[in-house]
Amino acid sequence: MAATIEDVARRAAVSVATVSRALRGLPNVAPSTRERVMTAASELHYVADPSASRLAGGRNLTVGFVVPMLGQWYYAKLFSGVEAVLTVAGYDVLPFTMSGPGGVRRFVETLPFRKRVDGLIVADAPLEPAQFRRIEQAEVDLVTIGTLGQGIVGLSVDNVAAARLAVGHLTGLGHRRIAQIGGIVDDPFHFSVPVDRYHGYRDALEAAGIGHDEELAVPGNFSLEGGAEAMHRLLALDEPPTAVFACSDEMAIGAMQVARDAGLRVPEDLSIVGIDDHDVSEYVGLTTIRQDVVGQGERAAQRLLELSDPATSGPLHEHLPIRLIVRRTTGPPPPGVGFRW
Amino acid sequence: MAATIEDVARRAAVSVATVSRALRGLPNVAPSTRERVMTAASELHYVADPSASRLAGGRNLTVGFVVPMLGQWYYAKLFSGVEAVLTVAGYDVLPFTMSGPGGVRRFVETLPFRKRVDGLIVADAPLEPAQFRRIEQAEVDLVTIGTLGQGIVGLSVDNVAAARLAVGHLTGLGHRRIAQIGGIVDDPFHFSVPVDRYHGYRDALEAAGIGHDEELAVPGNFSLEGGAEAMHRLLALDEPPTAVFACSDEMAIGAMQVARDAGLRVPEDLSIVGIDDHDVSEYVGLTTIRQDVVGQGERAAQRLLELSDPATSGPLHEHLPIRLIVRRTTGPPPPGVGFRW
DNA sequence: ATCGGGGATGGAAGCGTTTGCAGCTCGTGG
DNA sequence: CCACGAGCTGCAAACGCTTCCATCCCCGAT
Repeated sequence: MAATIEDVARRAAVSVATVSRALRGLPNVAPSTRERVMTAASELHYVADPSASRLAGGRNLTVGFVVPMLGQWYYAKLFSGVEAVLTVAGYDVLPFTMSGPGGVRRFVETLPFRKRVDGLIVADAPLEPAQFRRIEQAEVDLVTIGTLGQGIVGLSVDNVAAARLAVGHLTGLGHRRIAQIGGIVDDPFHFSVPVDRYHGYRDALEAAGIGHDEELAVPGNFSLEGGAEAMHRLLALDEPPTAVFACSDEMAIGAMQVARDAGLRVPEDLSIVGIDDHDVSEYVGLTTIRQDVVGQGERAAQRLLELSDPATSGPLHEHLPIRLIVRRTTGPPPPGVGFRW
Repeated sequence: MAATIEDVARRAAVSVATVSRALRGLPNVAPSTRERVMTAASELHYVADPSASRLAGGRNLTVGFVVPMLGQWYYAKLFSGVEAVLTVAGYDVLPFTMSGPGGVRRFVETLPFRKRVDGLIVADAPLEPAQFRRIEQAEVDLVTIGTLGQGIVGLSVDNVAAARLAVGHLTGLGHRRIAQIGGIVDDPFHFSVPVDRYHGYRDALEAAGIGHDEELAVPGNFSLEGGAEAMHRLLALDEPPTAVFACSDEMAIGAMQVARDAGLRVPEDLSIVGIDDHDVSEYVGLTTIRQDVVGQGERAAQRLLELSDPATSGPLHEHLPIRLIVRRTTGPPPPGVGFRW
């Protein structure tokens, strides 16, 4: 049987109250007493029971991390960032996955985190304002990543700018027929990441004086397969693009492979740019817009910790830096196709 | 304020004991009563406080998932498998990361999961038997993945066979000078995955009547960068290999890029085979040994659940299937280099 | 009709902490 | 020399649930 606070108290010849105070570093404990208690505790390998602490103290020392799924690169990286800072702060991090059909709705209806976390970091959840309200009613601190909520602390890269940067790179190289993979999704909610990237794409086209062709914007599901599928559709077009802007590196890689299988050379025949700077992107030479995903996780965790400290107060929404990394998948359009105005 | 069991009891006009029984589906509750309780509970949006449940009932309903890190593909996938089955079984999954210097030791010394989880799934932890014992003393069920513990339920692919399969593929193509990236690591513990793969590599060489050259076995850290670095070392050799067997697809991809940057054609000048079948491997055409990582996570979770059910009992150690997937990074050695006996 | 027994319910004792409050012991200023 | 406050410490009441045990009711068997 594991030692309880009472065992420690007995061994140190003090009351349980004093043990509790001594071990948690509260004031009003004589140094000699504290020492004695700490010794006793470590001799017994004592660790406070988190359930009992929580029940008595009201704090869970746990934060929930809500994501669509954890198997994908982006969310796994995010998680490492979140976990790194929260762990040293003494918190456990409990992931909640909203995958599967009706995942979001189920999540909002059951609020599975209730009574078990002090705070929540929500990444890319396509939540309606009303759903955000319900979550807040569960009395948790809340920080969002990616898709931001009105009146809720959140951080994100500037997705419009990121898309503009990527597509601007393409237009700068002379491309006029530029596709987008993974922009607007048929999402009933305002899942802002793809939407914003779509707008940035449109912006950049417009800035370059290029008309928009609706058939060049195809969904991609933010997965390798999705990117591949999207590329197939694009190649089947009467007038295929000379460049594609994929909203994630994984889609870009999927698309790239399909293009090459179809006999296209990248970048000579087709340019491709992604977003993320996935770990492998450097190794496949993918031009991309880099964002510091781990850093985003860390920052989100910090913001969450700050929420319980009334002294600090940052801006409600925070934007993180992005950067164009030019590698070997982008170049000028094939001759005779590009500059034909 | 969130509703407590007492609120529900009052509203349903029964005692808290009955509410507890009714809500948990215990027998000896009249159907009509149960119905009344359930109605009251849902009207109040009642959810039992997990801390209180645990304290009173002794079960945490959460399992810990111990990994070196979570940002890497393999562990992220493993996690999705684990999480998928444990979530439907009503368990929370709490990840513990052992990264950083002294991570393992710190973990074993503090046993941060104590009193917090009912069970533990430990993946690839380089633990000494004594350390395993300490963990077991914390009164948790235990299942290991990858690196197995003596007398502890665990599952893994047959790493010796996997390596043999990969290297056998290479020797079958005619390669005689075959390097290994990421075999034995300078690990004070018996971290069996790399060790086993090293033995498989040696086996296959021997089976093909090829002598072993120690300088062809280089570490790789199981990362993209590590693979790249390893390849640099191999290319600097007086007599570089015509094929490399990388112990993970990420190392393979890192190596492949370095080789190509050095002007080598893959597979014409250099063949590369990995292990894992990483998501992107299909898209970079990497020949590899496939293992079902998500499936391993799922299976581990099932085994853990079975541990609390004395009726079931499988073998202590379980091996999962592997399969050679031939794609476009392996081929016969360049003429004049291969069959020169 | 009476008794026995099983199913349904309630009472209440924990589970291991935290924390408000009270009490005790000094040292210091009046 | 006494009173008083500051600093330590202990007592005991929560916290919200589970579960053992006792109680009650109703029905069939004798």
